[in-house]
Amino acid sequence: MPRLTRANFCVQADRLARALLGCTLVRRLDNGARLSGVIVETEAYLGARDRAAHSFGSRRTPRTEPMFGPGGTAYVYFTYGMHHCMNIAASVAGDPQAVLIRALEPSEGMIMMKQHRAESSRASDPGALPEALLCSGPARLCLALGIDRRHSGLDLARPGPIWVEGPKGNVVSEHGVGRSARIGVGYAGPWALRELRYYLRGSPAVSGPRKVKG
DNA sequence: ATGACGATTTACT
DNA sequence: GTAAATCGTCATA
Repeated sequence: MPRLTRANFCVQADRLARALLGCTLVRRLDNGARLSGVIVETEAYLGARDRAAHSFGSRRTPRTEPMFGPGGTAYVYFTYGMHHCMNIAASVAGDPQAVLIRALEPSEGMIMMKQHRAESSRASDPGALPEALLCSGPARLCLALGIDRRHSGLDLARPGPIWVEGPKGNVVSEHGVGRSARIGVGYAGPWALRELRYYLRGSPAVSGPRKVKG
């Protein structure tokens, strides 16, 4: 399966968010294990003008620096004192747009994913975790795949421990694409209402309020 | 040096 | 449905 290239990533965030649906996010661990899942839910953050974006007003700090990199740059941040979330920068260098990866449908390495989820969780019975829930949420998928701040700034268009592979066949027509407002950005005023969340209808791995009609 | 706040998840009433 | 967990980051001083 071909990997996405710089040209694939250097497009407007809303377009990239939709294009990523059906693609596979792949993580190669240091021990050689390959973990992966099909991207089924994303959110676009449109950069300096987007009040919900960390880069709103071109706020450029050590943390947000990767958002200003070229399309394909990983932006991983730590939040709520315990969670990591992963984005892929969109557009060109200097334009801080990005796409938040919100959920995956696991396809390889589920055993390892369960281990990762169990390690950092005092949950009752981690072994009983349904596969569909392993990567059902931005922080869950980072934990499952072993992704954290060390990966922020990584170039996914270059060989490395994380990359994206193109969609197999016409996934979109099989499931159909749903849209809704982004989750957890109520502070963003009018920008909170924009339908910049994209997901594959019918996927059991989609996170959060699925109340939105579909 | 300090304080307010999360692009969340989980557990519990 | 509500609340707690938990700390890096950033603006303010």
